[in-house]
Amino acid sequence: MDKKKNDVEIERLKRSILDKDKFELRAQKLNLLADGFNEEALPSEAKIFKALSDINRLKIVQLLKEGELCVCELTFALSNSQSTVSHHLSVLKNAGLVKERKEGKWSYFRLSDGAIIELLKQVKLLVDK
Amino acid sequence: MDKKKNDVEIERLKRSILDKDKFELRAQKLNLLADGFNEEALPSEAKIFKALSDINRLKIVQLLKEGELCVCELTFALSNSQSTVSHHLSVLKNAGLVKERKEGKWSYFRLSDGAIIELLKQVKLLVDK
DNA sequence: ATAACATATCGATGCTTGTGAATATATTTG
DNA sequence: CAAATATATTCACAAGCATCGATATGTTAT
Repeated sequence: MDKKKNDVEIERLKRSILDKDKFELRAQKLNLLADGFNEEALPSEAKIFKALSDINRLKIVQLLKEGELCVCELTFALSNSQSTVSHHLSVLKNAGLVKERKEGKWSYFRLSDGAIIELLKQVKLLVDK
Repeated sequence: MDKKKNDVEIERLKRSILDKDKFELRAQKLNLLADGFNEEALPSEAKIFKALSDINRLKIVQLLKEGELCVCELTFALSNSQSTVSHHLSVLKNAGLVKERKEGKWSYFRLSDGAIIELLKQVKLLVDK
């Protein structure tokens, strides 16, 4: 959205808050909050969430909790084609969630960090409520 | 993927593991792991992650950490049109992450659960490594 | 070297999503 | 009631994504 559009929103907020001083205070607070956005970290965070936003990838992560597996084993355990599994693994890898170890003609994948398991636990908490 | 395709993958795994007994053991273990999938919870979990996979929605959640805000305030703080903000809010609401309170012509949104903040902290940990 | 094999990549396809303008709905104000 | 306002919904569109078959790449076995 361009600068002009933002002015429109300022006017919108201004009108919605009748008391002039109250508007200034509110706008100031909102601007302060918006300044707090970590523009550097947000894309990485969104990327991690996006990587976990697919059921098949959640299954892969769950499988890898028990230890590393090669692509053919993951393909066996999931209901997807080999190319699809390979694609999902590259998404997870690109988000930094899994690591790869090549051995001969096999590629073994594992979780890159135990904190991922904590993340899944937290989400389970939310779902169970 | 249909049943036929799965048989292909069984053969694939069979071939890749030369020792017959070892294959049986491995396949058994993988099937056990796959049986552990919580098919009921997975869609909800994926939905939550998907709701958090957009930068603007992450910003909304961060804004709401400080308390409830109406749509016009969120529109003021973000760089999106009112309809886009409204859309993002409905995605968050649909995933169960925010709750709505209507008061006159205003709609106030707040986080539905403190665990969401924990979730964001966990992700920040992953990003910072 | 040739065949078999594991995995990655490409290409195509149908589905989903983010976006904003325009419009609809509901509420308040004059 | 009419005008103004806050929010939701509809519509259209471009971009992104999940999927699979086919193919390419690299490795092992014969």
